[in-house]
Amino acid sequence: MADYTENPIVAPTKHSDWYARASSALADAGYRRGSVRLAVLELLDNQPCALSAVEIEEALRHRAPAPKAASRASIYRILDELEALGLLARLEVGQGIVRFEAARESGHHHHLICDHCGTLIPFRDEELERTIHQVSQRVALNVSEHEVVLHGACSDCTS
Amino acid sequence: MADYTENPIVAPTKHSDWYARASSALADAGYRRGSVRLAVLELLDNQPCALSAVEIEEALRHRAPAPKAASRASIYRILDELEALGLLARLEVGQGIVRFEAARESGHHHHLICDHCGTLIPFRDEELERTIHQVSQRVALNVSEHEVVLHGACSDCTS
DNA sequence: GTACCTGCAAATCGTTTGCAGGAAA
DNA sequence: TTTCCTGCAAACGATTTGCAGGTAC
Repeated sequence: MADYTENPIVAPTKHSDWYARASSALADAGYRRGSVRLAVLELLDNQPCALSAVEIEEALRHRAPAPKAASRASIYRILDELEALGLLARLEVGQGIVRFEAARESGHHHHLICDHCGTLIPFRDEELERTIHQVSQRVALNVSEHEVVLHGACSDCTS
Repeated sequence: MADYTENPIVAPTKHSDWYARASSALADAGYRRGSVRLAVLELLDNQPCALSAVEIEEALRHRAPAPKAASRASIYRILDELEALGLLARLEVGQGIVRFEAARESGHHHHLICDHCGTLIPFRDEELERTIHQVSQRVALNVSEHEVVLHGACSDCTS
């Protein structure tokens, strides 16, 4: 029978390449392994799409196995750090709400947003990437990132 | 010698199709020709790219020939109306600032944003439009609008 | 004259910051 | 022990809203 008493809080979780990369980038930058920082990393590592600071706060509050609350101020600070290190992609869509998601090389995608209910859906398309890459080379900007958002009505809101 | 005394405020200005379309759409919706509404219409009709509410307020304050100030509250209300009528395209990029620009069929474009100085530059590309149109037909959303933003460093900030 | 339009000021809401105690190294 | 991390509360800035007087029609 397994003995969980040594670390009753942290469930055995599988981490991705992104989590590993983020951890070492944070360590290299001199950051410590604080509780909120680890929780945010863990959470973002397991999301299919972008979350706002408020959504992250709520997710952490209701998280199993132990409800670990984190102050919103800490969450904002940590999101800023992660973005500055290039570990997060920022997404602004909707009413001035900023959302973040893990920036993965192998998980690059864009977004569909339902203008009625606000649902955010990720999608990817190779041809779109190729086209954007070509376009990026002939514009008056040294392009480092790009972002595509398709607005419309999702299936729930269409019916 | 021309007599300007009858209407000393309004300079003789050339209006676009968009202005005409917006005017009649507003009239059809039952809106009156209030001073701020007309000023915002006039201003947006002559912009190369998107403006925020604050930028609009300042532009109206410093506008020739007569400095006509408009309260920010009115500007926000009017921008909401125009957006609801589909006359404006909304653009969110940067620190939670929302910008608007006239939605013209024949002036559809996307944006380059310098992440250092915040400069916004419009661009257009036919192949990109074709690709997005194709992609729009195979995603799980009834797509009505789309938006592409390329992030990077402009020539001023690169040097 | 009526109903809409506008400006003002207060209220909201997302986000940022200052500060003091608690935790990682 | 030293320095960073966190929570709390106040500060901030963009946007929204309630209300009273002014204006289009």
